[in-house]
Amino acid sequence: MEQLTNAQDTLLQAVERLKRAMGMSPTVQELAVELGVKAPTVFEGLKRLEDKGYIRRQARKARSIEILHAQTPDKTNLTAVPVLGVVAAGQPILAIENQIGQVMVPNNVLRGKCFALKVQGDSMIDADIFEGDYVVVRRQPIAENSDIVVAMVGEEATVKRLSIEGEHIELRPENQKLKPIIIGQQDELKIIGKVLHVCSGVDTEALLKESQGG
Amino acid sequence: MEQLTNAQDTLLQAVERLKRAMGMSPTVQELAVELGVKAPTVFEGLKRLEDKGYIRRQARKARSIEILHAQTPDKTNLTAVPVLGVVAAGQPILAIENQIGQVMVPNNVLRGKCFALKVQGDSMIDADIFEGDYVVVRRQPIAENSDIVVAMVGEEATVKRLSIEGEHIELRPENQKLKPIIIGQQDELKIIGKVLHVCSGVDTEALLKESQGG
DNA sequence: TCAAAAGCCTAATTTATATTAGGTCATTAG
DNA sequence: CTAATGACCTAATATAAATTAGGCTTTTGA
Repeated sequence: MEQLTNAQDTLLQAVERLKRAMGMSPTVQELAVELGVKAPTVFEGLKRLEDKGYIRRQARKARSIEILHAQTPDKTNLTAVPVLGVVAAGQPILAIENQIGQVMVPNNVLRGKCFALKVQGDSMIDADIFEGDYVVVRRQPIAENSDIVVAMVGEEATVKRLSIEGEHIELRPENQKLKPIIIGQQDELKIIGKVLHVCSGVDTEALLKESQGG
Repeated sequence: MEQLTNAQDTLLQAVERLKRAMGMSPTVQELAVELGVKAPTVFEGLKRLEDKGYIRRQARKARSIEILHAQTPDKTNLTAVPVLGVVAAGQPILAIENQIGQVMVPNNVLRGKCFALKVQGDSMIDADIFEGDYVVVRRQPIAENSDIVVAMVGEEATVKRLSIEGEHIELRPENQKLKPIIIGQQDELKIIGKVLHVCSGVDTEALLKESQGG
């Protein structure tokens, strides 16, 4: 297996990174932007990676880079996902403008472009979603019965389990003490996205440090 | 969830199918060819699928279809892979011209575009690859240590396990009785591809029929 | 030390891909 | 019956993306 130069290694990693982040193979131009160089530079680099057998592509086809030999074979299998807001009543969540942090999420749960929201309230504690946790959400306008979704009912944004039985739609909390929200014909329900994953709000690393007397 | 018309359902299925077969999202034109219609027809159809929430795409971006709600949620999780030849000495394998059959392979083992080869000989029986079986291969010019590969040594094509230790390269059979092929500096070794999967050559369905007295 | 290769650029070109415009015909909901 | 919608078309157009040409520096291996 032929050795890679620095630039080539950087390029290959960028391909992997973008591929994960976007859910599809990046274009030459997207790679150029990512790396702060011009498209032909990337093009050359890709040719070299192909010569050395690390990738394969189809001439003149967009987004056709295939990784044959991953450089970082899931060395870290975590991807950073931006936290864009809080799931609670009223607030304008989902404004890409104000990213308030990020969480690391296992690659294998991600599907396409995702974002995260910090959870307020205890309506989903039976589904192990607690106050302060982060839900990782894929934005999508529809969802299926029994999906956990982020939805707007009127002006309120909440995380609930979606229940669809024919015409009858409910947003069910996972908390014995709370009642489902029944969506009537005239109620405005807007699905923001589907919850793919939950990250504990507890900073495990910080805890570890403390317990070791840091 | 809004109902799909016939044409829309066909389109969505084509998207899923091509996506699996190609390892990437198809273009509008590729879908058009697949369905035997013209690009603008596909384009309209995609808009409708997007309106109904089944897919999502990024305007003007190539290959940006994302499936949000799979129509056939792996109803059959098998994909047809063409059998292109036989792995044995001398024959010109890999000629796309002569597809001699096809095998059904679980989706999850496929990576990009693959093909299959019928196995002759018993050099890999310890790896459970028997005469008459089919190996599913991804064409790639390089491979890693301990990959099972299809390779040409001079004019001979064989399936073997690749062993790389520094400069020392061997093709090892998985059969106690046979000796490794040692690749010298002047020997010509060409990796055809990596074996991703093995399909039994035994026609399970035929066997079942027989045993039922067919 | 010197040529080849790598890494970069600008400018242009070619090709692929998405999209629009404007039309036909069939089906369907009112 | 009729208007709306869906499904298709041809012909263009607009844009994205890949690729080529030609030239400049810096590394690197012999």
